[in-house]
Amino acid sequence: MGTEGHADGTVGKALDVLDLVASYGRPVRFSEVLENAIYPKATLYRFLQTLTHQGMLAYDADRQTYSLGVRLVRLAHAAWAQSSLAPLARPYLDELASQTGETIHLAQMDQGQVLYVDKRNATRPVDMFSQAGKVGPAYCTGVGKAMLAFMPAEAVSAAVARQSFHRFTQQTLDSPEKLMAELAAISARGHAFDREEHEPGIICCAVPILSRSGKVLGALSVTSTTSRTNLQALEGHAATIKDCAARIAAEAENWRFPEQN
Amino acid sequence: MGTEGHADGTVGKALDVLDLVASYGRPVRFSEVLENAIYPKATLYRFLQTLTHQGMLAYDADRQTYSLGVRLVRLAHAAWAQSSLAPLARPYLDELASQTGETIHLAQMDQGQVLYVDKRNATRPVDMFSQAGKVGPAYCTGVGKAMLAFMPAEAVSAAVARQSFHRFTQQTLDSPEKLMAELAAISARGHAFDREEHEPGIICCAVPILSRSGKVLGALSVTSTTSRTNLQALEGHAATIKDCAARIAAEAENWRFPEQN
DNA sequence: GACTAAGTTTCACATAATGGAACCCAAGGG
DNA sequence: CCCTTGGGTTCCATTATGTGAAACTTAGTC
Repeated sequence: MGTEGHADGTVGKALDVLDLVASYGRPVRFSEVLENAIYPKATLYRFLQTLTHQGMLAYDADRQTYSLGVRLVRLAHAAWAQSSLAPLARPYLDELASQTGETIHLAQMDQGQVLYVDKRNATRPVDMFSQAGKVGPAYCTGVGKAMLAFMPAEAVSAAVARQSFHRFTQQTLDSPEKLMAELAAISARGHAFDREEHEPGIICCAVPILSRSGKVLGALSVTSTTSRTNLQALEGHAATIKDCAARIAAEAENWRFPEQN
Repeated sequence: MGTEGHADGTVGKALDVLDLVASYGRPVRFSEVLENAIYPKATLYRFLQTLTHQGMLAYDADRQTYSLGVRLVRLAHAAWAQSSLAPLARPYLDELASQTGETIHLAQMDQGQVLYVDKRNATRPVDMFSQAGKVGPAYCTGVGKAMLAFMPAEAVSAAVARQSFHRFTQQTLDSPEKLMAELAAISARGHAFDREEHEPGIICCAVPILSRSGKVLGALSVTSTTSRTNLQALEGHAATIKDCAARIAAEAENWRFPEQN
């Protein structure tokens, strides 16, 4: 988690440290960071200094703790705003949410992991920042499998290699073989299910968002619970979701023209 | 905006480049970045490569454009979640929003600028990511002035030095002197107003969120329009807002104990 | 007042960043 | 078809930067 395998260059190392601090989820002392860091004291110290000076970290002099800095929030606003899908998919998600009355997730693939970039919640009005930015496993979520199923072979194997195949529930696909078989089925069917593979009682139906050229832009899912509904009913939404995905893809298509060239 | 004054070390420069890319608000070509960068071609190229390799930027091979990477969104989620105020202030903002029926902003100070970290909108249910992370001027917003008024002298002068004093409206305080006088008044009164200083028709009443030791943690404001209400009416909410700010501060107080020591 | 742990600074050394220049290559244009 | 143009990429000698063991400075403790 915190420490990546090999960090190229000085900035790579610095970003490693940033991730490490982030991984605590709370302000941390220098010595705490030091314990989990792969860098010697002086080096780590300098990195923390630099990052703090740059506003990527914030240092609380009273408590002598480092936490993530506001510059990140600012950057993220920009990142989210220009992250291909999220802002432009907004109205479509709203529509889909009201059509289905269920929870909607919009996700993208990030290094073999699912990154949720937006969400509509049936009950609670909204939870944006708190949910968007979250990451999840690819091999046992609807959106994850939907994206994998439509990615080029070598990207899939790279992603599969990074999966933990932890067995969250009875239904979790716990091996690359099972996953590959499932991906084939999804690819044929056009949509993926989550059959309580990640959390008991939570099911979903997901479809990929594909560009005209077939590139996976992201995925869209309708989530519910076994107590409220079942897979058959969710599959009933499949056409609606696909339609929504198609419209988001279309929107993305002409969005990609900042200027003529 | 993009290029900061002086960037210490290699990571500083890299982050500069990151900001620069972010500042475009859309995917950019190498040559475009080069135009506005202060680094020579080869150097810039290497930075973009590194940042891309690190997931801070994303490179679209088809269009040959760089945009902000998903790693940022992930980091920002963590940043927001642990950024002192926003998550813990959440329920209080909800409450304040329903009490006042007006738009609520929660902001923090970042390098002399106001950074909005959360928002409740009276009419539209919510706009999180799209609003949080936004930055605004400190000298002509309620939250900005509320924070400045309670910051230590040298921090204030540092911040004031960074203000542009652009005259957004007739009412904008367009000089350090006017601002300092206003800050004194705010400090005495305990709350700040925005008298259409930033946008015509937009008024607000803001209070600082102060820690027990008197440190400025952030600010809270109730915003409305001149067509709906007036300053006197907003001032009527002052006590409510102050109470809310006090409770957020109290919550922040015992939040700051990750472990005993 | 000696002991300890956390945090900070130093400095000789090695690595990594630098950027001018050369190179590649696709797109025009004569 | 060759020549040019310009964005994009790579090379490599030079040099600035980062490196980290060790020394040092607090701030607590017994």
